[in-house]
Amino acid sequence: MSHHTHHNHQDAYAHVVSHLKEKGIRITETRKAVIRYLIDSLDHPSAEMIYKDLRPSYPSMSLATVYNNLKVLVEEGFVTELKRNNDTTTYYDFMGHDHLNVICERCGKITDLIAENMPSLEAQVQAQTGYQITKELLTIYGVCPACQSA
Amino acid sequence: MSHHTHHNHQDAYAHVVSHLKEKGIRITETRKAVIRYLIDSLDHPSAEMIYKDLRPSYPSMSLATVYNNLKVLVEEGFVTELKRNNDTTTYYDFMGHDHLNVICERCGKITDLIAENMPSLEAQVQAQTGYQITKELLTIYGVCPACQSA
DNA sequence: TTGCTTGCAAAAGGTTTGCATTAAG
DNA sequence: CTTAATGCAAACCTTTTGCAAGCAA
Repeated sequence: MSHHTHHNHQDAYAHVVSHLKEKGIRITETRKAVIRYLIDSLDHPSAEMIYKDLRPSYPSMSLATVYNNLKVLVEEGFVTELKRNNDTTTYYDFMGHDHLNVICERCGKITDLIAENMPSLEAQVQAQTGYQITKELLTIYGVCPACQSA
Repeated sequence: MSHHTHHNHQDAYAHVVSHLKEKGIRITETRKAVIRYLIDSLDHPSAEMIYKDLRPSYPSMSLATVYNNLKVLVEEGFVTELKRNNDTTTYYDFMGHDHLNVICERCGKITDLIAENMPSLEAQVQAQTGYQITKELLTIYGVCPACQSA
């Protein structure tokens, strides 16, 4: 995935838009808003959260449109879906490259982590299963510092 | 999790049942059926699948009961939930110890894998984030051999 | 102008809940 | 006996769909 190394939000935004244009996907106001929202977001919003936050600025936007746009971004590889146990909601994460999520079992907070040396099992798995590997996602469950105190 | 090393299905079954009894959880016919089903299952069934498969033998059992039992088994640590992208269904996996799932992006097949040397990032993550780590789950996405041919 | 995208509302899953009934211990 | 577990149906929540209208290219 070559389109996942950007130094700042502006770069990332421009890159997404130009990629979409190349593919003949139209750049609408709501689409721009969703892209920007995801790029600027530090955590992992759900469709509902995005909808609620953007509604004041885009009163006519519908929830279905948020879902439509998320779908496009996922298909184009700019966004990854995250799911948590005991929760039917889907969360969205801009820049879907290999990375590491740490999830608090108590409060549900999801923290991204830069794995210094995230070991790749790609070769081993490919050999053992014959799968053509596209992405690795390591999810770690635990209890966050705040919940440990409480 | 000490209760996750069994040489065969019978051991595992006996262990689950005795653990539940100790906790004062009643051993009903439907509960037994669900436990057995999960232990014998080679893949990762959904509640619906379990319900459909058990229905012939337990015609009066309801889907809600399957969910009830799955909830208990998850809470007691005998079963892990799995979720896939583009799919709102929850899948259940007996013996929720650290392991490795390989998911085919085309057909959705989920394969378990024994990682010879699944590297643990526990220490590193604990140091970086202060989280108390309870479980690691490595999910690998790819295309299975069958779908590669097609 | 063309047809992708939107907004709306209804429908479709999957899961949970409330409650009377049953049965495990 | 006691009360957890069951079965049923309705409710719930998230996500998807169908379609007429709007708008980007």
